[in-house]
Amino acid sequence: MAGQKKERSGTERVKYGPLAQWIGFNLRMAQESGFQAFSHLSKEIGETPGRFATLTLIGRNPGISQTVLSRASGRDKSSLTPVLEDLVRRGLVARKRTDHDRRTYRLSLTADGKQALARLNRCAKRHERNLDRIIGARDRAKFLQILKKIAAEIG
Amino acid sequence: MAGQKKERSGTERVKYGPLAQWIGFNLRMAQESGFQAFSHLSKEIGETPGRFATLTLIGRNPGISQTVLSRASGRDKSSLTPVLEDLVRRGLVARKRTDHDRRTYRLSLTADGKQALARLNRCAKRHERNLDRIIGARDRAKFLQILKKIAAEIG
DNA sequence: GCGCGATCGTTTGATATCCAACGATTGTAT
DNA sequence: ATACAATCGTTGGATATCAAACGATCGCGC
Repeated sequence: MAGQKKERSGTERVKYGPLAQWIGFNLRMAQESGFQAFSHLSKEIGETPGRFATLTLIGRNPGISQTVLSRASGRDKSSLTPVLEDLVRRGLVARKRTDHDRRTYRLSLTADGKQALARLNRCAKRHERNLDRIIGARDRAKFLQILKKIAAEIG
Repeated sequence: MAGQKKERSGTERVKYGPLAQWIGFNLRMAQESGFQAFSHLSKEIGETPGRFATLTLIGRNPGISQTVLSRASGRDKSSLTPVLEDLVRRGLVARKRTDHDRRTYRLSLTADGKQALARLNRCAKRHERNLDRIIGARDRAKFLQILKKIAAEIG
């Protein structure tokens, strides 16, 4: 059994082929890793990354409608229905119907919502510091600019 | 009704606040956009981006097991169960049990699988050209390196 | 006024993903 | 030899997402 090496955890030599050079694949891997890392950090608070973006956007844009919110956060409006249902039920978000247009809701944060957001922001700061350490201060701005460019122009 | 402007599609002025500067959020937006764009391109072939990575990795590593494959593609092994079931059913992937270890499967591409992969590769090349155009040739290598660094080091 | 197309949020159905637990199998320590 | 821990792929339960279709409501043209 000369070179018959046993596969030990993490020792697998997997060939990625063209995948290694593809932006799309590496974008997914990086995003997923970051998502998991933040989930871990914010787990103690009991909130997920998606809800965090939702709360931030509502906090910054009181009175925003669900449709506008969905576009801003890059998700389909139907994805927000259960999320907002839950946030309203738990008293973090207030949802008021407007009288001049009874189709739309006006979303805003409650006091509890603002407090939860503040806690999440502290988590996010830690997370971003980790990312900054990995990316390096010198390349951060450029990297961010490219990410935005991709999101804006690929459609 | 002086400044009462009507909200027209795409005219919404949403304030992103700190979100605009956060790597995590912009990573998600970019990844999702890219994912959608590639889905669109590869829709005619009837394959999704996730399956594409799966096929590539199997093609490059014939005999790979599901667990190793799942780690290489950054997904939980249980996510692969239905995917492989489908790929095997459609005759793109062959799954053989080994005799020296009857727990694991050895995965490989069939002729049809190789052909489907070739078609997908042509799609992916188009997609990557679009991304290259957005990123710019000068920054591409650096950008890719940072993505890999994030995936590798954030855990 | 009135009707028709557009928009809002929801519902429904499909995928993709995670995690924890499981049965079968293997390796190892004693 | 035998028992115990580790590993493989699957199952079950939960969440997140999209896309298409729907009822309610609005706005505009006439």
